[in-house]
Amino acid sequence: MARRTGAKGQRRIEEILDAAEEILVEAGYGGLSMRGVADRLGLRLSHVQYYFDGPDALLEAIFDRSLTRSIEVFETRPKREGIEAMVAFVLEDQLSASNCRMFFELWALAARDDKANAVLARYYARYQSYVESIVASEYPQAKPAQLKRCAVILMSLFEGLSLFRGVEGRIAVSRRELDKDIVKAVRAIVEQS
Amino acid sequence: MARRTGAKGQRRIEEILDAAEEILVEAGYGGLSMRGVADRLGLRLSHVQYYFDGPDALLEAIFDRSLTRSIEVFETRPKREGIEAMVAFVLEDQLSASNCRMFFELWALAARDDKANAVLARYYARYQSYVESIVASEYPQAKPAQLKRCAVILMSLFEGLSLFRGVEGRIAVSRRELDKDIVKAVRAIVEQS
DNA sequence: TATAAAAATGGTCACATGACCAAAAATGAG
DNA sequence: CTCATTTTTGGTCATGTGACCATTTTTATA
Repeated sequence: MARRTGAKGQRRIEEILDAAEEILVEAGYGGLSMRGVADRLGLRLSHVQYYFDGPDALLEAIFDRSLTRSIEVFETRPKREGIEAMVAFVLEDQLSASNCRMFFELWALAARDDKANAVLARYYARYQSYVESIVASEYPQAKPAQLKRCAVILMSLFEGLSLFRGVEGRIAVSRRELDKDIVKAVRAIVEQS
Repeated sequence: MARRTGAKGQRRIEEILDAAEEILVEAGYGGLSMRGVADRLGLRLSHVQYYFDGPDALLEAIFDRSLTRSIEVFETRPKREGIEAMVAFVLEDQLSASNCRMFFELWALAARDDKANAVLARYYARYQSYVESIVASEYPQAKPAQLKRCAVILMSLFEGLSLFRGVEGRIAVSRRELDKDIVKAVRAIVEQS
C-alpha cells in the first residue's frame, strides 16, 4: 500500500478486504485475483490497484486483519475463566467455518513464505501465552515447562480439531465428552507425576 | 487421464507427478501449472497434457498418490507396537517436511472442494482405524466410544503438531517430554473414570 | 517385418491476469 | 471559494496459461 488515505479510502479498503476474504474462502488462493475482487465490488481494476499493489499485498492484508481480529477475540476474554470454558469457547466460537478456511490457506502459505511464517509465529506466540495463563490459573503449582507443553498440546489439539471440522463423514464424537476428555488430559499432564 | 499407457507411460507419469509435487511444495497451489511442470522436465506442454487433462487432474493425481503412500506407510507397520511407539513414529517419520506441506495444500483444497474432501475423509477414516487399533491393543478394556474419542484426539494432535512444525520460533518443547505427556493423556482418557 | 497403438513434437489460439499510464471527478482543508 | 489531495475512471499492454489440433517418431506385438 504505502498510500495516504482518508476516511472514504479506509472504508474502501475494508470493502475490498471483505470481498477478497470471501473469494479466498470460496475459491482459495488460486482463485483470488485483483480483477475478481474488483468485479465483485463493481470497481475498476485500477481502483483496487490504487489501494493494493498486487495480489500478494492483498493476501497479506487479509491475513493481517484476520489475525488481529482473532487475537482480539481471545485476549479480551475474561481472564478468570477455567480450562473447560476455554475449550468450549475455542471449539465452538472462534473457529467459524470461514475463518477456519482462511487459516488453512494461511498455513499453506506459511509453509513456503517466510513473511507469512513470521506473522503466524507471532500470532501463535500470543495464543500460547493465553492458553498458558488459563491453565496456570487452574493449576498454579504447575511448572513453566509443564505449562508450556500443555499449551502446545492444547493449541495443536485445537488446530487439529479445526482441520477435521468439515471433513465429511468425520468424527461423530460427542462434543461434551470430547471436552471432558481434553480437560482430563490436561490434568494428567499438569498434575505432578 | 483416461488414457491407455504402457510401461514407459507409467514411468513418465511418475516423473511428471514427482516434478509437480516438487513445484507444489515449493510454490503452492498457485504456483503449479502444466507448463511449469513441463518446463521442469524439459518436456512439451502438450506432452504433459497427453497424460493429464489439466492442472486439476494433475493436482488430484498428486494427492491420490501421496495419500496412498501415506496409508501404506502406517498400515504396514507391525501391529503389535504400543502407543508410545506410534507417537514417536508419527511425530518423527511420517511427517517429512515436504509431505507436511502437501497436506497443508490438501487441507486448504478440501475446505472448498467436495471431491478432495471425500478423498481426505476416506484417508482419515483408515488412519483413525489404525490409531484405534493401536490404543485398543494397549487398553483392551476401553469402550468403543472411548477409543474413538481417543483416536480423534490423537489424530488432531498429530495434525496440529505437524502444523506447528516449521513455524518459526515455535514450540521449543522437548520431544521426549511431549511424547510422555501424550501417552499420559491417552491413559487419562481411556482408563475408566 | 508390418502395423496399430503409444509416446512425443511443434505449434496456434483465446483468454485472464496484473503492470502501468493518463486523466477526470470528488473531496476537504484553508 | 480555491486548490491540493484523494478517489475514481478508462484504457493499453505484455505475459503466462491451458485448450486444442495436426503431425511425427517410437514402441510393442502379431
